[in-house]
Amino acid sequence: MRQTGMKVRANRAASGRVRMLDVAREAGVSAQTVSRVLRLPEKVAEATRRRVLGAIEKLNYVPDLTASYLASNRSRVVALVLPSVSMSIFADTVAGLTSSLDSAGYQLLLAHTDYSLDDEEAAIRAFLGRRPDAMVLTGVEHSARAEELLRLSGIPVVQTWALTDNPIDMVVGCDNVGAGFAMGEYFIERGYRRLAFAGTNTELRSRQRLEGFARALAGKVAEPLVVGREDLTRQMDEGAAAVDEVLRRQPDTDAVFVASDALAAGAIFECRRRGVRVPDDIAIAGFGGYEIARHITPGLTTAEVSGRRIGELAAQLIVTRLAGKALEQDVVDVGFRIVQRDSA
Amino acid sequence: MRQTGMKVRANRAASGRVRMLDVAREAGVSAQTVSRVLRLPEKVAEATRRRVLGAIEKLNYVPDLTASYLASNRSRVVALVLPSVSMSIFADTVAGLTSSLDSAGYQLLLAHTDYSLDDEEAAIRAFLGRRPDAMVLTGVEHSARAEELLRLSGIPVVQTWALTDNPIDMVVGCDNVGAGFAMGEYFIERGYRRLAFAGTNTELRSRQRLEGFARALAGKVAEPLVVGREDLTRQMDEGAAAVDEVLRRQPDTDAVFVASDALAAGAIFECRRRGVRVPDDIAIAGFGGYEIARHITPGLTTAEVSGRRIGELAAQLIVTRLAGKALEQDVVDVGFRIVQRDSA
DNA sequence: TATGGCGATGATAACGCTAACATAGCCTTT
DNA sequence: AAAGGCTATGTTAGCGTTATCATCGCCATA
Repeated sequence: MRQTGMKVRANRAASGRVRMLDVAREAGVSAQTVSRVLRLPEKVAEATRRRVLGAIEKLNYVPDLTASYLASNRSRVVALVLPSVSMSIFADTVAGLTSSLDSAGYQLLLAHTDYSLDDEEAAIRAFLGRRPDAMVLTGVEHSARAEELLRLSGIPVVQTWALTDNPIDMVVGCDNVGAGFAMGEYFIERGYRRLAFAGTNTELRSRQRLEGFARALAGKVAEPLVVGREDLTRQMDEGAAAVDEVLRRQPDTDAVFVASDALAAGAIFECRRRGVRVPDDIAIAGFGGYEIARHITPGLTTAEVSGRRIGELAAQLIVTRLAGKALEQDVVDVGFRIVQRDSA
Repeated sequence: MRQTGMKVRANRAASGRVRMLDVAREAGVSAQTVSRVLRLPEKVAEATRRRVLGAIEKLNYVPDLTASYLASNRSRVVALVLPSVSMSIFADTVAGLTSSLDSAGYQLLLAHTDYSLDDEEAAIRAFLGRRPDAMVLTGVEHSARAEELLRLSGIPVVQTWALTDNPIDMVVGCDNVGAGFAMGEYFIERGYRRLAFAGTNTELRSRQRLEGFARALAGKVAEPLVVGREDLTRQMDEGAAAVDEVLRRQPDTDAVFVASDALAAGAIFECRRRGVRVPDDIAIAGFGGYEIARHITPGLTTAEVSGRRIGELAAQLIVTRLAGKALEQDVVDVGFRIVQRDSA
């Protein structure tokens, strides 16, 4: 049945793109059969399927998933909102999400917020307009409006990297207050007495780590000096600036808990530039478990959290939920681990 | 009797979601007027507009951009394909793209490929199914199939971070061969004689830097030892492994050009662990101009490229093109700059 | 042989939106 | 006062896909 060279009578749509109908004509079947070949291939006879796949190949047909969503009400997209695309720790989460979602046939779309709640709301709104089947957020702090939109949207939502008593839907994270507390205890145990905390004002997770940290110190040593940064586009610069501020405002500080490993690395680099010895003159600990924590000299003591595991678990919750199955639990604490190295 | 004749004129569609029609009824106008309020607000009378906006607010209406695309053939999405979401250098490109596209009303969607051409093709295919108005790629090397799909799609395509004689459409990048050459000349000028190159096998851009590097050395010093890594998920680990391999295979190496700053940082850290002095025992230079190059000790000599500018220019080309205007040039070389620090 | 079931395929009507045209007032202009 | 041209809004017909139901053979069973 070769009709090579014979042009199909009708033409492409106004858009000029190849549609399902074009493929159907090429293969001599109805559009519905083409659709089935794509979604339920086992429902189509072997010979027909081969003919259709040949036509798809020949015409370079790329199905319009936009129209597919409209008809089926399923977009096969999971949206992920990140504060920043550069942090290696989120990269692990993305990797974990991707690997699990890919195999379930979902595509992951990313947006970033530059650590701004307003930008986050805008990103969420824009995403919702694309009708994702599920959404993954970073953190548990969002604008009231954003939360409302998400609840109304009815799609599964996973908040990550923190825990909360009042989740929008599902949560996969770690206990930031607990990690701060553990680090505070660690410092005190090691004999540090004049402490400081360097974090970011804009992130709830950072403030939670401070809360736990301060609680661990309460009644045992003086309250920690708190230094907060705003801009997170250049994390190492911010870490350097933070340590500068600490040394200026409280020169006898003997240990600093820095709210992220990237900032902490910047702090260590700044100490080296100034000839301040770590940990002899000042001890530094971080949070996250980034790659650099293992590589920098001195090795960075840190509260390690598995970003990859967060991504994997989030994907698992979403896939289960979208498959209509019940969840064993919709709040998962992945835990943390104080990894001791030489910096504190 | 079937249940079709129900007289309840439902406020919501079967999907349960608020549609434009619901907003229109609430505001006492037609759907078209709601659509106009959203896209061409100046075409609607002040009072009407306010009423419609009130209804949108009240009903928490989120327009379905999927349906909007289907009707208008414009998705207002620009798709960006990155090798990895963790590299800070790409973060700059993303930031540059976002800021320019946001103001033009485009949303940026990201996918990542883990440095695999097959994964890239899959990502491109998935993206094309979502009908983006334009696509931005990293690098100029793609599967033949991916290139064909992109050409057929008819949308503007920008390849970034490299140059090529045979672009798919538009290009914003730097001369990787030239940067390698410049670094080779720099090493020779500084008196280094026993050279090595550490890069990634999978990236054309890395191989291009090697090409220029080797060309600069040709006839002046011995051919460089070449060490190639495959896996790029842990860049600093890879950089450490690379310097290990260099020292093992060519112990008298006096300088290494490393194809990216993240790898180079890993190499410097590894040298420190081994007690190998940089640059006295071995000089190290990188590529990119990442934040860490300024912070690490010794400071990393590197071929700096403005990732942000690449993003900004790519956005500008896209916006111009989508506005139907002519382009002055569709290949832009953003250049590079050898920044000398202490490592080489 | 009649019956029913099953596998493969097709026809039709949405899905939620916007382009293109239509209409209805009202204001100029001559 | 008629014609024309505004401005503001409404009506209609798709966009490309899939859900749903219908249809058509074919075969096993009674």
